[in-house]
Amino acid sequence: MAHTDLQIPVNNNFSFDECLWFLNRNFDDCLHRVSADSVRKALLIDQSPVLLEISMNGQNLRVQLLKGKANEQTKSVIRQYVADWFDLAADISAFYTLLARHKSLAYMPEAFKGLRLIGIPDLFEALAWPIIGQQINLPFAYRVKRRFVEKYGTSIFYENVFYYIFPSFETVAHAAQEDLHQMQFSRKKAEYIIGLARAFISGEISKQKLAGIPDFISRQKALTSIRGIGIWTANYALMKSLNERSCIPYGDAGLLNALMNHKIISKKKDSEAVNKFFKKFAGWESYLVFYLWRSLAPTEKERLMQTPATEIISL
DNA sequence: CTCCAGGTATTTT
DNA sequence: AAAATACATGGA
Repeated sequence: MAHTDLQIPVNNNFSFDECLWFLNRNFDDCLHRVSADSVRKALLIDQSPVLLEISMNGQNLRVQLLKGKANEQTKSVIRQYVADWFDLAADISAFYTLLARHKSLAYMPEAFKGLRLIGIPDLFEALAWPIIGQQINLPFAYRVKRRFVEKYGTSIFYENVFYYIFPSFETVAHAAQEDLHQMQFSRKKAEYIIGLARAFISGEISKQKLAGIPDFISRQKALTSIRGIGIWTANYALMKSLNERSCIPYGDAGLLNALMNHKIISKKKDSEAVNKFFKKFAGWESYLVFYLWRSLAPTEKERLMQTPATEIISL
């Protein structure tokens, strides 16, 4: 029997290759698997696991269901998921116009053309992941995340590979702080993650509830009232999970480095200059942050230089 | 050895 | 109100 096969149209300024490039960057992310022209991802739909393979088919995104069943409702959930993940609903042409006006960012519309803000539709993941990554370097953060996901997440086995799904808050709510600490979470982070999971259990927070709060400041406050979530994580989650447009993760180390690289600020503590800069991009702050993060990734040439010789030979 | 990583809560000035 | 500190670990 043939796989379920969905076609999803995309609008202007969408490049699947740029999105794939971002997903693949230089990190070992355990939650998707990128190949030359497609990405595979497992997710739960209504408690049942499915495995998607996404690729480009002419002008459409093509989504194949490699594993799992799809009725009409499942298909609609998958369409929504993919649209959220790749921010397909956005029209970013106005953002490109603003970039083009800026002396040191004018190269971006061409260099990163069609890159969309890659989301994290699961709100629990969008909050738990930045807690894991707080104040540690990213390669280490991804290692910790992998241990966490492999222990508490579910997986789909397909063609000899396990595809993992981020743990549910139901599972994490019952995790032991000591077990997380053994996985090299700090004791505080272990406590925050479990507390966060329990806040989801109790209904104190949910994606629907958060999305229903009418103003931005109140949404931020709803998040920062949870222990372990500061203004940085709140903005990160609103940007990545609710696809909000005006989120600035204040104090973000990578963001400040990117602003220094582009000579937009000359000292990291100059929050005045940071705010002034973002004012010119009102309504596009999230995209601007995302593109600045993108600018931090090593170029293709640098990546090759970093690749150990043995790996090149084995290719 | 020191400093800093896509920070936050807590304690101390 | 602002500044210092602990936290886990690893790479520069």
